[in-house]
Parts: sequence; C-alpha cells; structure tokens
Amino acid sequence: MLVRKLEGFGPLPEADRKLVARLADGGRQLPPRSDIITEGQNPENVHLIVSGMACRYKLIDSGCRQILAIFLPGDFCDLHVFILDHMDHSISTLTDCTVVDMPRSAVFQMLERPAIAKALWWATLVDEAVLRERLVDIGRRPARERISHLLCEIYVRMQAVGLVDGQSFDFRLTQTDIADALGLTNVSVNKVIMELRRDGVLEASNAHISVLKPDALQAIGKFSDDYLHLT
Amino acid sequence: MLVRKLEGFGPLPEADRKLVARLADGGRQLPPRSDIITEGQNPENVHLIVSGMACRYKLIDSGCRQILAIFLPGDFCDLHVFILDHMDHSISTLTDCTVVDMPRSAVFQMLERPAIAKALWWATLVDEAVLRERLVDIGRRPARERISHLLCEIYVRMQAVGLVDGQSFDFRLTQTDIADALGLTNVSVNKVIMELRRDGVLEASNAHISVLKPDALQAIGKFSDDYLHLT
DNA sequence: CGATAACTTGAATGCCGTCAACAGAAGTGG
DNA sequence: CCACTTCTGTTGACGGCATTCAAGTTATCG
Repeated sequence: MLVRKLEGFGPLPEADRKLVARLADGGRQLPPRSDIITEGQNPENVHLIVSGMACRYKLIDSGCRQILAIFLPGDFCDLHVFILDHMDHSISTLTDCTVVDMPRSAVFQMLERPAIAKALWWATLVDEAVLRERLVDIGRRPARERISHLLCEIYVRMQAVGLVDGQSFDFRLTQTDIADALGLTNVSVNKVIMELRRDGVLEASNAHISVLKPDALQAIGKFSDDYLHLT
Repeated sequence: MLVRKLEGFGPLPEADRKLVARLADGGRQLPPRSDIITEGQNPENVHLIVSGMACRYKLIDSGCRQILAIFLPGDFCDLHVFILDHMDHSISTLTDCTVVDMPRSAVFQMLERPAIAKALWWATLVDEAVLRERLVDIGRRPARERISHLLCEIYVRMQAVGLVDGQSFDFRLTQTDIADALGLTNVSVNKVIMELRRDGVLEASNAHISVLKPDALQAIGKFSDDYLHLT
C-alpha cells in the first residue's frame, strides 16, 4: 500500500520497493477510537496506517473535537513531527486499523535512498496541501459544498491507493467523524447526505459509499484535484 | 530578524549567525497587496519576509479569499514548497514589505550547517502547527474567541522576533484581512474588536495595537502558546 | 480638497446549531 | 434466541450567531 502510494509520485527502483515493503510489513490491529499517540506525549516511533482510517485531532475545553487530518491506508501520521519534543495534538483510529510502529531508524534508512526520500517529501507536501484545502473548506464553503468536497477528496485519494472498486469504496466513518473534520454537527452532515442521496449523487449502505454521479459531486463541491499534485 | 527567529529554537554558532545574516541581507520593497508568487506559477526562489506582513491565500470562485497563513518578519513563505512543480496557492503582501528573494542554492548552503538546518526544520514544523491551530479556530470557536486567539498568537510571535514594545506593536492589517484569515466577514470582525475595545482589553490606533489586558485576551481566546513550541 | 479605502453601526435574513424524540443496527449477556 | 443496551442515523421545531445589505463616518493620500 505504501509502495503504491509513493509510486504515485514516480516509479521506484526494484530494490527501493522491496525495502519499503519490508519496513511497512506487519503491524498491529487496533479497534476504532483508540489513541495511537496522545497530546503531550513524546513521539518515539513513526506510525503508518496499513488498513482502516485514522485521524489527527485536537480537543478543546468545550469538549468538542476538531479533526485536522484523515489518514488512509499508506499514510504516515507523523513522519515529520518527531523533531519536536512533545505532541501538540493526538492521533487516533477512526475504524478498525492495522498500524505499523516504525522506529526512526527505519525512516532514516528510507531517506538514504534518493527516490524514496523524494517521494516521502512529496507525500509530506501533499499532506500540507490537503490541510490547507480543508481550511478553505471550513472557512469559506457552505455545508453542502464542504461535505461534497471532502467526499471527492477521499474518493480520489482512495483511488490513488487502489481502494476504489468501480465507483464505490469501503467507508466506515460516522457522520459525527465527518462533522468533526469539517467544523459542522452530525445533524447538518446527516441532512446534507440525505439530500445527496435523494438527488441520486451518492449511495451509502453497509459500510460503503458509491459515488453514482462523480461529476455532479465534483461540481457541488467545487472540487479540483490540483492540490493533490498527482502525476 | 531571521537570526533572531532561528535562535528562538536554540543558539547558533557565530559563523552560522553571520551566514544567515548575509543571506538574508538586502531585499526589495513592495507595496500592500502585491503578489509575491501566484497560484499556478513554478516556484524558483524562496521568499523571506524582512519587514511588514504577508500571507498565503487562495481565492475561490465566489471571489472570496481565504488566508491560510500570516507571515511576520523573519518568516519564510515557501521554504519547502519548491519540490512541487507548481504553486497550488498564492503569496501576497498585506502591508508594505521588504522581501528577500533567496535562490535555492542559498537554502542548501544553510542546510549544510547542522544548527541552521535544525532550526529551519523547527520553524517549518511550527508553521504547520500554526496552520492546525487556525483550523481549530475556524472549525470550532465562535468569532470572539477566534479573533482573540489570533491576536494572541500574533502578539506572541511578534514578541519572539522582538517587535513588541511594552504591550503594543505595529499592526497594519485591515479588518478584512483578519476576516479572510478567520473565515468571517469584516463586519463581524469590526463588531468583536469594538467590543474588545469597550471592555478595555485592546487599544487600536494609528497602525498599532496595544494589548492592555494580555491575560484577559488570552482567557477570551482560550490561547495557550504550547503549539508554538517556543523554548 | 476631492476621492478612495477602511471603519462603524443598525436592521433584517438565513444557515447552521441546539434540543428532542425516534428508528435502526450491532453487540452483549441471560 | 431473545431482552437489553448502546451507538449511529434520521427528522422536525426553534433559536442564535454571523452574514448580508445599506448608510454614514473617519482616515488616508494624491
């Protein structure tokens, strides 16, 4: 999965592919809502999502949660943060997940290979671009656009790692998760999604989303995949 | 200014200080609202703000602007982005600015010095943390909190580069700029700021802000400087 | 001194949040 | 296998915060 993602930027030499595959092997299972690392902790390992979805989030005193990033299979949660001495946010699973705890040494091993290093840089910059786009979403787009935009993004990112089958993909986030990612409430999210379903844009059933009208969804969300810098 | 900022992370050897000071020397003057680099362009140089304030922003089709980051003196605008082949956002001045266009070679020169390299990494990670905090602001905090939080942040960041005199600092952003940074309208911003003034928390006159009651402002904005990772 | 931009204020509208009640699914234990 | 609980999803009524619209004032600059 990681190999596939990194090759989204450009092909890797065979030896590099093997190295990455080896380092990303294994992992442990976690149920939904388990913290992988908590705010205030000192980061030791780097974490890679192999299957399932996870998130970066912060809690504020009113008790509500803001999700800052959604991680899909192949994503590193905290590749770059280990320079700082404590986490200023937490990382948690959203669904059942397989997570690899990768020692820093493994990261340095990867960084020694120029092709991998470049791909990791690319992945990091795309993560930032995604964060910026989320800010635009939340700051300036109404709920309907916001939700459609996020769904488009996840659709494209899932495609990039080969997890879309036809027009549908595995999707187990709750509507509350989506709300927390977009600065909305679960109620608003529900109303918009019901609307999208009535309009025949989406289908959502047994832990799957089918995008029946990708073009329509894209138009509603004013989505362009430019910021994902796919090649 | 840049030296001062980088030493916020830890002291630099004398030779490093000189190198940084030399590379950050000079610069050109720009009036407010001039694009430094525009979405779609291919980034060549790296840009350093020496004086004034600038921003990273995106325009959406409805014509409105979302400011993604505010740059103060000593900040790099795009230290890391030059790997990607085109900008997915623009960078523009907000006030009169002095900007240094630094060739990539200068960046590589700095990265060869371990102490500078580490400080640059630190600065980059703090920039990301600021972006995340902005997302929390916009996603989950009401206008009054949001604005107070941003003002606290700017206050602390200005302090870190020695630009706060007593409790006041040079501040030439328009209320519309603040609105665009926080996903609000200029009208709401105005109403909140008038309120803060009536409450004696702030004073704003001839291009300066004085924070009369820093503790109160901090309390209103639920501000903690933790995420700025100052040492 | 005129023109433009920024700030200020009030009134009305509307989107989304809050509250509340219920339905359906999934998992637990008797 | 069936009560029971819990979590998620669904829907409607109401209210509030921020937006929109509009008008007027103050700064700023040539």
